[in-house]
Amino acid sequence: MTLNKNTFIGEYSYALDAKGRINIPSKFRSTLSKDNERSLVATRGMDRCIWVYPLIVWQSIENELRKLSSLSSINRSFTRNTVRYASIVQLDKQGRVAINQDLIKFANLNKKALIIGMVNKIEIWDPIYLSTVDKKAQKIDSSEFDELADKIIL
Amino acid sequence: MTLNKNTFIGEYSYALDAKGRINIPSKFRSTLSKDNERSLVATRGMDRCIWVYPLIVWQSIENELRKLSSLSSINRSFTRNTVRYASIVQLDKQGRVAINQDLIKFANLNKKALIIGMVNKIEIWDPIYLSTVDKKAQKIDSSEFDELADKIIL
DNA sequence: ATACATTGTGGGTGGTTGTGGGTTATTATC
DNA sequence: GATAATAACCCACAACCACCCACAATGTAT
Repeated sequence: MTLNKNTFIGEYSYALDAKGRINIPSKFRSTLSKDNERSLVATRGMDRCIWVYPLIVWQSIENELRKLSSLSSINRSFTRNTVRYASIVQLDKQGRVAINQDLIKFANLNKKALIIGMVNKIEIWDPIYLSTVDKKAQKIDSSEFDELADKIIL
Repeated sequence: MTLNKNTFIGEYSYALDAKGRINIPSKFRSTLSKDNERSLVATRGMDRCIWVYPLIVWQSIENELRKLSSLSSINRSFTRNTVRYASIVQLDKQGRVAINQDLIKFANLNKKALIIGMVNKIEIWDPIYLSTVDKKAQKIDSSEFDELADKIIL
């Protein structure tokens, strides 16, 4: 398999165990570049899901945030909101990561979770919740997709 | 865990004990570079919270302040306000720091406090007060957030 | 088909971490 | 200088988490 480094595509269904651990698909693990040192950053997504970044991708976000001056109150609350729920998670020997309780609640996770590759990051969803989001999205999106067609050539 | 040195992310809830001591999250401690010599600088934040800097980061702020000419009255009052409430705090053997009475009052701290990583510094908040600030911020900031989110690709 | 490697899932254990309190040193007050 | 108040230091312990091992299921090669 040859894919760009730190790039994720596809969907996988995994179990969330009693300790809040979830497996990272082995295909995702093998695209992670070595300088991530088996580390990922998990945080709240814009939707009710968890976003997981490779460490070095996250660090580039951090570096952007560093440039924002704390004299501006908008900068302060933006930084706080982006960083607040983020935490580093380490892949264990079996390739799993432990998701903390706050994120599990936020994404409404139960026994089963969907892991979705989003190119530069990974999303973790509750399968039932995602299917309701999908239905809503189907109605709304088709017209707005037309706008995007100008920007992205498929 | 590998993170840039002196970099803090995530949110933690800790107890403020009878002696005014509060724990610094172990993940924060481990990112502190050695040249801080177990010292931090605590001061009033721009919001009603406490800002805590690693010593060497604070020293670089001091150096910036040195460059401001005291001929300008704005410079004088800015310098005065940033420095005036600052004090060095030492980590004890268990990794706690003692917060002085003025700062505890300023941030309205009671039994419980939230510690939030803000990339280059640490914030200490009263949980109840922060939640009210959050609600206000949600209403006001959303449009400006979108602008920032355009520049910083999450 | 069989042997072997990889992957996903569960659980036990020991060191780390958060928190309270007690004791000694240091500073402040009269 | 005596006493009180404050701060620094040390110890103790319960809860938690990182690490390790085990094993079944699946995929791959011979």
